[in-house]
Amino acid sequence: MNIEAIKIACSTCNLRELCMPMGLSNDDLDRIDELVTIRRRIKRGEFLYQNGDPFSSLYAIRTGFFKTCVTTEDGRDQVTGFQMAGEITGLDGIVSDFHSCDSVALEDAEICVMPFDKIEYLSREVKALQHHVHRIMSKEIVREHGVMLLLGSMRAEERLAAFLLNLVKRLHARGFSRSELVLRMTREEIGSYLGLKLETVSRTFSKFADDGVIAVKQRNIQILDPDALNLIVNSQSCA
Amino acid sequence: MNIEAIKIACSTCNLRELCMPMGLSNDDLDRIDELVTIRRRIKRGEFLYQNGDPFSSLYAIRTGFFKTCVTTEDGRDQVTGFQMAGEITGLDGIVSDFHSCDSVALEDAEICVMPFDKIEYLSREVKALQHHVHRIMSKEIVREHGVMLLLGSMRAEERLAAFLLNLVKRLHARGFSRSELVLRMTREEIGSYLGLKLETVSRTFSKFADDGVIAVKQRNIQILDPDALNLIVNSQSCA
DNA sequence: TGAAAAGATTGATCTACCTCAATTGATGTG
DNA sequence: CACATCAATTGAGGTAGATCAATCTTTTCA
Repeated sequence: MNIEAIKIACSTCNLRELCMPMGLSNDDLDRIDELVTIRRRIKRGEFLYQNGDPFSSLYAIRTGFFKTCVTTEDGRDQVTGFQMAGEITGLDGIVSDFHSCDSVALEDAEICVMPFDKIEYLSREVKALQHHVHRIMSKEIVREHGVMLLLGSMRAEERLAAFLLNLVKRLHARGFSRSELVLRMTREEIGSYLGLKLETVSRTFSKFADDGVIAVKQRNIQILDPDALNLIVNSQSCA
Repeated sequence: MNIEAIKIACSTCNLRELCMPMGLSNDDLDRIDELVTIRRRIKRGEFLYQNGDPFSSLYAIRTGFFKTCVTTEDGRDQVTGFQMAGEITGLDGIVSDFHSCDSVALEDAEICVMPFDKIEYLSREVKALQHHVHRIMSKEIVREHGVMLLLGSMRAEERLAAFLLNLVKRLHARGFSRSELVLRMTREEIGSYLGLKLETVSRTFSKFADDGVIAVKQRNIQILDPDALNLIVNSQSCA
């Protein structure tokens, strides 16, 4: 096993806990190392995959930050999610063997390519991996349920508060601060994700700042009063 | 093999093409018949499963019509989908071993219970089933992308038009009319799904009827001008 | 069968968010 | 380093859809 091979092994990756199943035997760990054959670097603004691209692999994000978006024939588009280190993207391609959305790097990134036929092959051999794949897909379905709830029945302030809390929670799970974050996306991208116009996003940030709930300095956000944010999310309009 | 067993076999089920993988060998077909052990009848208004219920099985709908919905702590809820014969529900429960939404029968229904551990076991043996399970989950993810697009960037008329076209398409795939349908859900449930209030749904139905695009008689809808509906969906506000 | 409940329609009014527009601040580039 | 581009903020005014309310229709069940 040469140095390059070690570098690319999931078994020694510090993100293992985030994107791979836990509690594997050494034997199974070795097998799963077959999964990631190559790493790819994606520059900011570049596509990881695009709507219409043939599907072949799932991608584990090692570093960087992505958005996925769907586009209609008439040119509207909708950000469907933001992905960060340790998260898996590409699941949309399985059903039809073609991707149905775009994945764009919002900052320079590095991803692990996991050929899907290998995933299926290994899943038949390693129960823990099989279940892990199922859980990842189910998790994405549940996440999207949450977004539907947000888009379907929350007001602007609730949406943005929920968004910030979700981001900071995921960042914190990766060892970042519980109170500070740097947005990797524009106000327009946040707006697209939340079903709001960029001006509304900006105004709502300003409102939160005026209320002393957060501090905003461009894309640097400081959460001053997390309880207030939580309250905004869970209190309908009768706040 | 007794009569009861035959009755419950997927291999002889007329919905096979909808919920099971295609092109299986007889051998694999026999194995898949192990999957559905029991059928359950659900009366209108009853839960198939509820938020918080332990997850054990996926459910294939044989007859009837369901809605799934998520609820927030503060009591708001959001319909996340409508399911009809041949569709699979319960995927939300895989990630945490507990269901995170409710599934409610909108009319008397019969469902096939597929214990998930059996699904995983057989998936390791039957490649076609494994891939089928992956495709079903991916399909749900892609569907939800579409709903996000709808909720995030469409106006009321576009949402309702897209909803009707989607329903009638799925019904047509099941042998029903391409132009007539009976809604199984209330205006309020449609509204919840589409992020609109029931009054807006009702008004939009009336508007479509005034325009001669559809005929509405309570829950009976006749699509008079499908092209017009398509045009409404794919033409932003500049209609 | 008939009363009550649930669902649907329609109207009038209100408001949260959108749209349009101008300004400022950041970022990248020849 | 200056200029062009992109991103963000803020204001003024407009509108799609929400809200409140009354009426009508259908379904349910005692």
